[in-house]
Amino acid sequence: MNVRELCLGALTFGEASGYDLKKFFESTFSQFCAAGYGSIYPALAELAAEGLVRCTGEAQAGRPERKLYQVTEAGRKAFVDSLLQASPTHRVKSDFLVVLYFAHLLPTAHLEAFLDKRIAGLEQQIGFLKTCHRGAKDSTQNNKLVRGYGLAVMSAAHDYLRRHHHEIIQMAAASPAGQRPRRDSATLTADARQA
Amino acid sequence: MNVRELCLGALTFGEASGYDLKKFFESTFSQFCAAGYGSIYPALAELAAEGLVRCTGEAQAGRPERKLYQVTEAGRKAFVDSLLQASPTHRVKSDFLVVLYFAHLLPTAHLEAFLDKRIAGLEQQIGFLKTCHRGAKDSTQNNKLVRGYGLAVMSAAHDYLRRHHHEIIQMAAASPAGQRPRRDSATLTADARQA
DNA sequence: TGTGCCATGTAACGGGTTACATGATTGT
DNA sequence: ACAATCATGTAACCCGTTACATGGCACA
Repeated sequence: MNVRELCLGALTFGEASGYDLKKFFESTFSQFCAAGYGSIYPALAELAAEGLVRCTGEAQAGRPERKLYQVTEAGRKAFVDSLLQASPTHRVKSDFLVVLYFAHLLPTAHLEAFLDKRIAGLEQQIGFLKTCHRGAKDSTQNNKLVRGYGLAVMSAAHDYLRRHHHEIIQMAAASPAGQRPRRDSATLTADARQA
Repeated sequence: MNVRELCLGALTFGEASGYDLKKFFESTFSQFCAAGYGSIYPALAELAAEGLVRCTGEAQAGRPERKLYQVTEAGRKAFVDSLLQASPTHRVKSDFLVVLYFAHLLPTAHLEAFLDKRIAGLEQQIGFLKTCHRGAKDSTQNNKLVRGYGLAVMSAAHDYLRRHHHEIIQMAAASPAGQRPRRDSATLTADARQA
């Protein structure tokens, strides 16, 4: 699922400009994918060249022209095909968890601030998901379920972090500079074997 | 947090070869980051050139030589610095959720198989996390907490999907070819505004 | 006046994945 | 014999992010 296909999919809900698509991706979609102008505009141009979308340039009074894109029949078919071929991938890339894994190298104060920042971030996202259901077309059944999924997962993460807050803090290095005694002659191989 | 820093961090647990690191990343780490040989080996070479790691080539009897790497004092410091500067990023990239969002375009049978595949995948990962605590150095407190986090989140996802299984299936298109009536003259703009 | 939103695009850069290339040992 | 595991690396490619470039309108 690259930006190209994502745009195609978003356009199945109705015509939109590149700018609109960006905003759309920042809504419920933001949970599980991201796209900037730098990938959206080239993707739209590509799709138009292949005949998967049609562009109706709309020169507005005064304003810079607004290019509205619609999916063509071929585009719709191509998108459904890509959905059918997709595998249920789900990748997480988390600096937060990496830092948590190396918590013993950090001073207590820093770790606590870091953890609190993450908790605050989760609360913000949960709040956003709870309110973003207001809006006409967006409150379809599929959107509701995907939002519900996000809420369930994020709430679980939030609960876990709050519940283990003190345990996590206790892992931090007592010394402010993070200078800890190293395990001597340790090897990673033992851990690796059991993977 | 790129592969370079990840390698550096992994080596703080003890010396290892590129091969070992790959295995290590496939363990608990696999939840929140990934790295292939194509990025590990160049990263190690780079780190060695900068003096952040030291390489002790170990020519084994018969076998291809095994290069063991250790962090230097400079490397350790550099790693702690990068931890201190890291922000609690947490990105999800999920084709699964994208497909779920467009479930109305898919035939029932396909959607059900897709969902079941994801549920099975989650069960497998949960099982893996539950068993992978066995192993000497790996069962430190930080590892335990990170694993616990993963278990909490994945269990929540699993529960949610099982609980809403029938609702999700009902979103699928009744017709096997996914030919649904389109919403006429729909626009994405209304949805986008509320983002 | 100046900040922020609407609106479209380009170009360089960074970074990871995939595929390729090689080769010995151990277990079936 | 054949597959799997150990073991190291290179090169092409894909793809997305970031920064840059531009410009009018609306609101404070």
